[in-house]
Amino acid sequence: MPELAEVEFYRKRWNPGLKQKVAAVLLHPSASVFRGCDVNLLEDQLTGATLLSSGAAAKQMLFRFSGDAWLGLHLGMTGELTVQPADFEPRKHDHLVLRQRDRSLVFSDHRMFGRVQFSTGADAPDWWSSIAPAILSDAFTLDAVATFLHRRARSPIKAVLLMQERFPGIGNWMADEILWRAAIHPKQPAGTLMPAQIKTLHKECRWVCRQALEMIGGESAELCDPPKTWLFPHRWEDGGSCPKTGAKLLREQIGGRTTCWSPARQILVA
DNA sequence: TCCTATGTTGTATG
DNA sequence: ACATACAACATAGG
Repeated sequence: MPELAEVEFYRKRWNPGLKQKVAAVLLHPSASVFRGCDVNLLEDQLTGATLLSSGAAAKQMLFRFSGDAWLGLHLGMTGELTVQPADFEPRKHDHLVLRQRDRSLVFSDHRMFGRVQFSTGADAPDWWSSIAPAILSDAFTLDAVATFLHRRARSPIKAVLLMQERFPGIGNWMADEILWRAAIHPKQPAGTLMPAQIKTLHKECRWVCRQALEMIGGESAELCDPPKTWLFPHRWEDGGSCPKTGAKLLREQIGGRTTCWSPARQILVA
């Protein structure tokens, strides 16, 4: 599930554990979410450490602990974070549990495309610092987008929007939502977009990110879905209709992912 | 049985 | 070296 705003939502879920000490660490050491991670070091360093702060960028989360310890989490396709009672017993898919006095902070992922990273040091790890500037930051300029589309000229625009190196946090549903709002066909080669279309695309990237973060990454305790006026709730319905035109939506694999678009407003330009 | 799934990455090919 | 396409990863559910 998790794209930009959902990642922010799950990050905040662990907020009740801020400023609290980790009494014990429970984990499934051979689970593939720990690939490339030193689980012994993680266990040693986090036991007795205090959760100080957290952040989200793109689809990554970073949790900072006392003792210069950094825990990175990626939710993959099916990951989630929850807060459970202090005596919670981890089940099959609860791969990492940070047990505190009054609660357990739990990372679960049944499909295990997610990932746990751990490191120590005075500064945040390199993989975190090198995440592309957020779409809602000033560094996400029209120029940067135009240059990127030019370099990926022959790829369908849908595939380009999924590239985290320029569109951090955008995933399959957000990409479709952005293209639908911008009235651009997902198969349109990135290099064939007119300057006015690139400008619209840039604008809709920011609009969808801002709205999604307000709606989903906000203060609500529940993960809520975008409203019926968005493409989102219609994209998986069989025989679903475009909320702007009423025309039947189409679905097809584009850029390796199932893509939904409204043929009445997203026209492929030759 | 076969297909799907809101993600990333390694590898092959051009 | 760079851009592009796609299988692979692991699991559950329809």
